[in-house]
Amino acid sequence: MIDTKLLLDDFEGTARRLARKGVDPELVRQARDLAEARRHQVQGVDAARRERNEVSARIGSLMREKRAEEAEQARTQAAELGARLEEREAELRATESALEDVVMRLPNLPADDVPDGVSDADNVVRATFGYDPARYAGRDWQPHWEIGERLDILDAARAAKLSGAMFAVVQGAGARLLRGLTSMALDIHRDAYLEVIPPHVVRTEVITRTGHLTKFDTQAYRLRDDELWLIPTGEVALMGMHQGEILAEADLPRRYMAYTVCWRREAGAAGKETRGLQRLHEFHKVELVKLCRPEDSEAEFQSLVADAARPLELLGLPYRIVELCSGDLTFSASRVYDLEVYSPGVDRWLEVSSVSLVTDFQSRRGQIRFRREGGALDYVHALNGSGLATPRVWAAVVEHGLQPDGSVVLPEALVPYAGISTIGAGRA
RNA sequence: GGAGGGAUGGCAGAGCGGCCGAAUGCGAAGCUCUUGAAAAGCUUUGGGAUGCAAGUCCCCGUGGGUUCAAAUCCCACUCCCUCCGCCA
Repeated sequence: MIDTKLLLDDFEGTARRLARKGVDPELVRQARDLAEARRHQVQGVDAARRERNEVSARIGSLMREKRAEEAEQARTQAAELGARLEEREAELRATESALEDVVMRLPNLPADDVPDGVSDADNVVRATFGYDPARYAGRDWQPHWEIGERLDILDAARAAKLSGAMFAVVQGAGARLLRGLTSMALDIHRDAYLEVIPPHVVRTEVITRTGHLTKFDTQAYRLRDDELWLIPTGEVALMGMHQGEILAEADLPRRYMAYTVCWRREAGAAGKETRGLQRLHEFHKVELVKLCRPEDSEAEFQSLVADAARPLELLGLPYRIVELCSGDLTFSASRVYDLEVYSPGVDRWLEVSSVSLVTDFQSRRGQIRFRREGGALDYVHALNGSGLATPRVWAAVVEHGLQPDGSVVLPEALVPYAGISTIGAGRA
């Protein structure tokens, strides 16, 4: 949620910045008008309430002085004032809920230096590491689902039997590979991030206030008999932990990581680009989250990008850093860098981490604040990114490790974690 | 799942339906005193809305209700504690 003060104080500038994200200025104007109306109505309600309170207070003192008749008169007057007050309150409530409806549809403001653009075609590749096209020429590369089925570490048919499309059964050496990846990622970050094992189901309030559930979002799975939701990412649980809290400035930055299962409905997403482990309803991920002071958030963002890239470095996977253009930014982000791993089997760059700077957008909604040394309260800035998203990294490791003899050699860094160095050579 | 008890300011803990945004204690900050410190004394010490400001309004777990007036009464919900049941 953006600060509604921005709408009143700098309507033009705010509308302009939101327009870079593709927001219709008319919507911004609507929000501004409602915010203004609310401001006036608040004043009216407060004045009406004051009148009523004054008469009420007089009734109190009249009663104490046993001036029953006058008290009775005042009571009639207060009742009238009360009735009028209620009308105004109802009006204000209507305005406030209309305002909230509109403001909730406004995304976070993009950072000023985010490149202009309307779609992913306008995203900018900032850097590419370890990618040598020559390496992929003149050799047969297979998609991970073919390798996986052949080596019996991936079973799409049984996954479909159990749960339907876009679910996976990973087994044997494949399961060890997955487990090893997550262990490795957690180990890499354990000095800088506090490891958390949170609940995987959260209240409606938590998922709503982290911005992952709006009326327009059908991404999350909901439990039928309880007011609970399966988390679509560990970020929901990690961010939710501090909802409504006031942190000490000395406690910032907070850096958390969590290995969780993530569930996403991905409504209507089935298709050719979802084969194998490219996109799943359920997957495993190590998530990194930071809360920090506003003045530190750009630096924390840069280091978060570096942190997210470290597993890819260690695994020796070619990857690139893509900065999302204004129009492709996610709803709550002001800046996003995607990390994409090259997948030789499908000849595509697959997003394996999306590092977002969400500034105060979530913390305003979730009321996560901190007290500065001087005593002033301020909203924390929040950042998040995948520390390692297993399915796609799993896929990249399998595809890159493919040997001419059909076996898969694991990256050296992973061997201690997976407990094996090769899949399919002799034993699966 | 069943039976009870509870939820108030950073913490502890009072609070006859009106004079309670809230006693008191602790903690914290400032000042006085002091060479310095301790002790002592004085002062300050929640959040939000609105306003240039003075001020006004709202918030005592959450949401409703009763009333001229609710921290105080009623209802629902949530969470915490104790006991019983069940259970990895």
